[in-house]
Amino acid sequence: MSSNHPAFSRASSILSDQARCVDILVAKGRFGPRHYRAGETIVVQGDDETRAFIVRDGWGCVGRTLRNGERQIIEFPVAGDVLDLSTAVAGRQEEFSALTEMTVWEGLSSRLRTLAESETAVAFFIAQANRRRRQTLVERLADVAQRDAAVRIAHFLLELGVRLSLNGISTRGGYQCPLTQQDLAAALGLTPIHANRMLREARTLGLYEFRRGQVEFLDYAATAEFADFDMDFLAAAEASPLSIRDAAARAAVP
Amino acid sequence: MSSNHPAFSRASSILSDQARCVDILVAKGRFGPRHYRAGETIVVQGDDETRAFIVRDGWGCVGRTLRNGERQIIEFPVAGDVLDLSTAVAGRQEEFSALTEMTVWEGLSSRLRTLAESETAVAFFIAQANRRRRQTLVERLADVAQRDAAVRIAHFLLELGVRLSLNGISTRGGYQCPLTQQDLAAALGLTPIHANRMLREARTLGLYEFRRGQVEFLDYAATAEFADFDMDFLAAAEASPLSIRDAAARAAVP
DNA sequence: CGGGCGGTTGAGAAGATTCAAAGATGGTGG
DNA sequence: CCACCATCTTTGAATCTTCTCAACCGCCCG
Repeated sequence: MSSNHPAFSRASSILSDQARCVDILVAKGRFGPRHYRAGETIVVQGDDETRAFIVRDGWGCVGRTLRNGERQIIEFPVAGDVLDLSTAVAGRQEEFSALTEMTVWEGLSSRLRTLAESETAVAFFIAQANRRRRQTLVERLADVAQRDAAVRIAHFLLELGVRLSLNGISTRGGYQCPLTQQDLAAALGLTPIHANRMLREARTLGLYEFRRGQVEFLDYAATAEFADFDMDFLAAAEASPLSIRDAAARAAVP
Repeated sequence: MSSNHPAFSRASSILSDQARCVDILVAKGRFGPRHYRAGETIVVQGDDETRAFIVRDGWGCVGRTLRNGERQIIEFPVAGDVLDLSTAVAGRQEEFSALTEMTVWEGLSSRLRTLAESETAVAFFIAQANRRRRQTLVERLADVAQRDAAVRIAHFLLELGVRLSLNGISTRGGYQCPLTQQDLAAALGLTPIHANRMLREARTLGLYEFRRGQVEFLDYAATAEFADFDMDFLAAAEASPLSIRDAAARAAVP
């Protein structure tokens, strides 16, 4: 498996789109940068929410606590992700917090939507972000519903790697990852204990290592094989001209 | 528990919104009605897709088959739901088929998006539909990740009831439901065998009965209790003026 | 009437959870 | 600088849930 698969060579096409979009939001939509400290709650579950956010850097966490007290993590927004919680019914049902130090561009979601109608760059960027967001959510559902714990975790970490690589902050060697084993477990519907055991198994098998703060792929190809990972994850979310190149690259590799 | 909870008395606010939206799409967007037979595939996984659909009646099924051959059902579109698979990365990753006889309004998703920019009724209807869609997906994730099989199935059937009640085709007594036990299992990440056992348990407990073609709640309140079901599911997706009434009704009931 | 599909049941095996406890690690205040 | 605390991680053993495999039933449709 070559190490320059499109998923790892296309870095930061997102970042330039984001820059263009943010310029417009700042200039015409009164968006502004804002910093949150690690652990800080940004949107409280149950509140009506009118803000929208674009992540500049850091890791967020969108979760939901069920009536029985269990907590389900829904997504981990990272750089390039757009969150419009008012659009997502989320204000009332979901909670948004900062996992690490985090800076976002923040503004009224009504303005975001208005600008999306007049500025194609904004509409395009948001649409792309929503596509990625939905695909990630669907992938999570498939993870939890169909794959056993060991595969599930490996798959999830590979997905994260691809998402981060879109921003150029991940390689096949690994990436910085602030998640704890408990976050991992809460996102994947496992007990922390079991997650821990599966991580040990992965280490033993020489697939990857997960430490607080760092994911390191010891053998990326073997991990992808083990997790039955589709290297085209999120590929279709990219601009279509690339999908031709993708197809060519894909045909050439095996 | 009163039988006229807002979720069951607000029927067909969706249908009138839909009618308004469809009028515009037909008049200005070249959308037209189209009929599909039960079992017919509408969008094939892997295809690029440029159409968008609004369900008039019947049940659809959006699924995805993983590389290992497992099949995950993602959602069951019913009347009032909007599917723009091109927006959802879905064309390439997801498959859309008709579960029952089904009629939809169909057209180019590019036109849908264009009209959404100029016609607020269209934008509003699509936004509402997407909200419901995301909440349903999040709920499914929580189902599969956090709730055990028996609760998961009960919760799912209650959700479905609320979604259908928005169209006035469900009551607290039950509703028509064309799903097989296998569909249920594929949507909820269970084996059909286990789903079957849990359905028997529900019957034994006097909660509800699930037969091919029909869901019947023997004791709606007890089922909701058993499933730890939040009666406000999808409530926030409705026009906000109602949420005041909702809160009042909620406060009055217990 | 025979085949296919959906539903039903049992028994054994695998996967994941619970409870209980102890070893790291990092930050804080004395 | 060290003791201490909180949080994260690791391990073991018993238990429970869910899956797998292997049947069998019943019904509808050709």
